[in-house]
Amino acid sequence: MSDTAVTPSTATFDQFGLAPDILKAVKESGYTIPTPIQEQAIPVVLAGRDMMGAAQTGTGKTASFSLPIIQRLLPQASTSASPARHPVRALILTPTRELADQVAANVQSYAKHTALRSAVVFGGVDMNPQSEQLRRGVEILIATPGRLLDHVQQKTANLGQVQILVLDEADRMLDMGFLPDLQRILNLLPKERQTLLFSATFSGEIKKLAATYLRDPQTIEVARSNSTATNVTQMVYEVAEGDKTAAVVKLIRDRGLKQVIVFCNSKIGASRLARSLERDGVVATAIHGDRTQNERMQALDAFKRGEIEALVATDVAARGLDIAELPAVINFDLPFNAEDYVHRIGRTGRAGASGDALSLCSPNERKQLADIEKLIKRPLDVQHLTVDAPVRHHHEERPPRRERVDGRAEGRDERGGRRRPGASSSGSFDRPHHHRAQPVDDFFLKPYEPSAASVRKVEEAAASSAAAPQKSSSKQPLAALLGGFGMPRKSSSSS
DNA sequence: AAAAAAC
Repeated sequence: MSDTAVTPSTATFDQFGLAPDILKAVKESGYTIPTPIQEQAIPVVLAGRDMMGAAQTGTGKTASFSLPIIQRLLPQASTSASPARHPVRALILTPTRELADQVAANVQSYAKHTALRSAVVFGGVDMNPQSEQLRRGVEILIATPGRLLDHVQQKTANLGQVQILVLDEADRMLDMGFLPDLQRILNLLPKERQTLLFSATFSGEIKKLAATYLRDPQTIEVARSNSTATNVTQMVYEVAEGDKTAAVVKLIRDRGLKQVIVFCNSKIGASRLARSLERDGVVATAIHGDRTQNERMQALDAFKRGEIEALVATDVAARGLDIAELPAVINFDLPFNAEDYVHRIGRTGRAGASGDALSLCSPNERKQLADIEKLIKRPLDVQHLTVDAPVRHHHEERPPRRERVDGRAEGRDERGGRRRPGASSSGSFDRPHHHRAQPVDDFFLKPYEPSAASVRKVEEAAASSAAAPQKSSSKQPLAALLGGFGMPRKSSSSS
C-alpha cells in the first residue's frame, strides 16, 4: 500500500495490450488504474513466464492473473458448442469454497465479453450441475482440490490440456494439508504449461513447492506480506473472558458499526456468539465449516447485501474474502497463529478505505498477543475495556435445543446429511470421517523432489525480490528443508 | 489448541 503512496502510478490498463473486449469489462468493473501487483504481474503472465507472487487479496491479485490469462486464451476461444473445442485450458485452485466462488465471479465478469467459458467446482454442493457444465465445456476452471479430483475420477473433468495453472493462497493450501491433493492434480497436468503461485509468505515449504513445480519463476512482490495496511487502526481491549460477548455488543453500539466480521477460534464458539448477539439485538449469523455450504453462502450473501450486522466467523473467512466497505473486524479470540491475525484484519480497510481492527484479549491470551506484536514488529495499543452492565444469559453455556424454522435442530446434522437407514445408532455418524477410502490410482505416486537447478533458481528468484518475507524459522537453507516434507509414500514409511 | 477440505 505504501508503495502506491510514494510513487503514484500514472499507468492505465491500456498499456498492457489487452484485447478491447477485456478492457471493456475492466472499465465496467470500475477500474481505471492498475494496482502495483497488476502493473508488475500482468506483463509477466502475458509473456508466458512462471511466477511466484507475494500479495494478499484486496491488492488486486485476482485481476492480476485473470486478465492476462483471459488474454492468452483468447485466440483459442471458439464459438462452437462442441465440448471438444472447450477443454480446460486454465485451472485456478483455491483453499476454500467461498474463495473459489469469489474468484469465479471475478473471472466471469472479466471474460463476459469474450467467448471464453468459465466454471467453478467445489464440495458441499450437488455434483451434477457442475458435471453438466463441465460436459458442455469450459476453458477456465476454478476449483477447490478435493472436488476437482472427484470430477477427475468421475471423468467429468479432463486436465490433459491445461496450459496455465494458478495456485492461489498456496501457503494456506499447504497449511490445510492439501499437498497430497495438489500433487495428484499437478501430476495430471501437461509438463509444458505456465504455473503461477500466490502466497502470503515464501516459507521453506512454499519454496520447495515452487522448486518442484515451477520453471524459472519470476518473483513479484508488493507490500511486505507480514505488514498490515496503514489505513487499518488496530486496538486491543483487555477484557475478562466472560465479558467478551458484552464487549462485542458494546463495541458495535459505541462505535455505531453498521457491519462487522467477528472472528472466533472455534466453530462452536462462533455459533454460540452469533446466538448471544441475536439475543442482544444484533442481527448476526455464523459462518464456519460445520454449517452446510448452502448456509455458508446464504450467510455471506446476506452479509454482503447488508442484511446482517455481525458475521461471526472462524478462519474459513480469514483469507481472501472481499467485502466492500467493511468498516471493522473484531477478534473475539486472538488467533493461535499470528499470521492469521494479519489475514483477519485484512478483511477491513480494503481498496484504500480506512478500517478498524478491534481485538479482545483475555488474560490467558497474552502469549498470542505477544506473538502478533512480534510478527507485525510493533506493539499494539492495549486498553482496558470495562463492560458496565455485563450481559449474562442463563442459557449461555447450553442454549435450548429448539427446532428451527427450517425444521432442523440447531447443532445437529448441520451438513443436512441423512442417516443411513439401518446404520448403527452408536453415534459414530456425528464424528468426522478421518479415514477416507484411499482410491487405488497411481497418478499421484510420482516423486516429489525438485532438481538442484530448480531449487537454485527459486532461491535466486526469492532472494532477488526486495526483502522477501521470511519466517524466522525458515532462514535455514532450502536443502535442509527438503528431507522433512513428510509425504505419504506408497507403502507406509518409517516416519 | 483450531480450522479447512470429497462422496
